[in-house]
Amino acid sequence: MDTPEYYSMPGHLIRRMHQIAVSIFADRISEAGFDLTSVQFSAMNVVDNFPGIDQATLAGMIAYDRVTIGGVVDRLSRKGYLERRTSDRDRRARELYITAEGKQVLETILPIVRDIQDSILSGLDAGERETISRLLRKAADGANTKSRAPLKPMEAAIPRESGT
Amino acid sequence: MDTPEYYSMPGHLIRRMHQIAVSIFADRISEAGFDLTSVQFSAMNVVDNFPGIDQATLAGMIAYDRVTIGGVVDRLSRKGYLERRTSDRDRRARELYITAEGKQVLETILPIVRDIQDSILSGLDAGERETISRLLRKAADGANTKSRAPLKPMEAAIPRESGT
DNA sequence: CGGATTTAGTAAGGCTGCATATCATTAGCA
DNA sequence: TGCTAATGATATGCAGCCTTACTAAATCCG
Repeated sequence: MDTPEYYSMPGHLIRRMHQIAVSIFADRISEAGFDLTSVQFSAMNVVDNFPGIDQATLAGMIAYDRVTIGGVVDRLSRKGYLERRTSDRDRRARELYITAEGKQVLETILPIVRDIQDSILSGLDAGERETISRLLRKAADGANTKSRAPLKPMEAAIPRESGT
Repeated sequence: MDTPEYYSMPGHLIRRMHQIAVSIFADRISEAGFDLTSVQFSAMNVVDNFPGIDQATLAGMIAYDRVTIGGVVDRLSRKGYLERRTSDRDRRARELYITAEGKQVLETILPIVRDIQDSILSGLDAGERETISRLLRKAADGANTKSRAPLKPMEAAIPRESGT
């Protein structure tokens, strides 16, 4: 049909999907009685898996800006979900730990977050979901260095302890 | 391999792709000597195709929030790319028009924007790009009403004049 | 006609995301 | 050792994106 060109541009479609994903996340989490953004969830999730991680490494692992992560950690600390301690080995760094309350919130929320992933792709059938996930992964990996905050997955630095 | 679960979550992948897309757009446009965000480009593009459109309709056509569009239009006006006139038929509404300078910028930038779309998916081959575009479109349409600012494409309200 | 509702736009405020600059500390190297 | 470079974190400021609240104007409808 006569739909304008930009409705088919990947840039536009990706922006739309991001908008949709964030919105669905916010709705579901607030319905469940929690006050947590998707960004805050990701940060907590990583800290839970890598206790004692510093902010810069955390930022690299979920591809956030170093400045952004500061604000996120700040808000999570104020909510009592994360604890921030100055490192002994490197007095510039802040070691991050999840609190008991944070851990409990995270565990309650995790199954909801998993369920949200399907909702985001609710317009697609199972096979299509599989395909788009694979292609998104491939595209994101391929263009990783082109974003301002490239993903720097941790190779084997700190052993994971809790959760999975 | 042993990559953590969230690296495969659609929500995370979509956020990454959005980050990448915005970054590539900013780089290319600034290399070309312009100062325009992807959001500002979209708004200008629509106003060019629907001269006299009001802000609320514009917002619906590109799925922006009503508040957000106000700021975007503000900045575009200050740059001299858009003109904002109070409507005679509805004195609450602001009619938007692209200026001669804005039109020229838009036309210079359009081919670059088209080229950017391929860069965003540079990790994929031609067939995969086709597939992911189709699935993104389908997913975005399917979940449209789930975002805060659903897309409301114009059906046949204002006849398009300039541009494509 | 006239009051109630809806709508266009803006104001204020919070979170994400980035650039840039600065401070303190650590690491690198002659 | 001692100077320089690199790094972790923060401050500031701007853009996007959303919520809530408000004003002004149009529309609905009894």
